[in-house]
Amino acid sequence: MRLKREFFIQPTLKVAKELLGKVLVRKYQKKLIEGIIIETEAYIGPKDKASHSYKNKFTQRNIVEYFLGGFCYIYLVYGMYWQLNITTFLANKPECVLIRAVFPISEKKILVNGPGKLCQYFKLDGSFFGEDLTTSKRIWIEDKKISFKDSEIKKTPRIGIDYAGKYWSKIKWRFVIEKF
DNA sequence: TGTCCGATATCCT
DNA sequence: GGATATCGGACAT
Repeated sequence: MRLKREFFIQPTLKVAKELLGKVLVRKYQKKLIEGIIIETEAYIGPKDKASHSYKNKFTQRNIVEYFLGGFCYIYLVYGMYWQLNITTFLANKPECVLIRAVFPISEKKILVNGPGKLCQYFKLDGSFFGEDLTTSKRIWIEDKKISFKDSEIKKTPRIGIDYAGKYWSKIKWRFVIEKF
């Protein structure tokens, strides 16, 4: 059920698309918080100007991007919001997928439609930096065989990266399922 | 040590 | 559509 390393070490665009419909699971105070992933974005350094690893930039913050696929890259933006990313592909390929939204399984009334809200909903913070999704006891991703058609995946430009210039801010590396 | 600014959310018009 | 709160990290000094 839990996704294994093989899933995450595939090319990043493939992982970003295939994460849609998978279930993010968080164990918090002996309870499970679960949500169907419905929105992702791919960040493919070093060529991608919108990526933190553009031109192989390597800092304390983004070091985990250089890991193998399947680890959490989590960081704070705007001084108040955490963002959950999953590393992908091979070691020394600084690529990742930003998890932007889920459809909550447990509490369907709540809208989890943004990376900041998502981290609040799943109780995620900096302590998850570098967490291994294939072995962690408090966060992982499951394949519950939720199916949808390829044509139901909408592709759009990524959000909030106008600084990356005309080409990279417009490339359609954001993937959304709208059926949920 | 200081300055700049963001992979957002929310409220406003 | 636009403004802005808010603060740690990146990088220059």
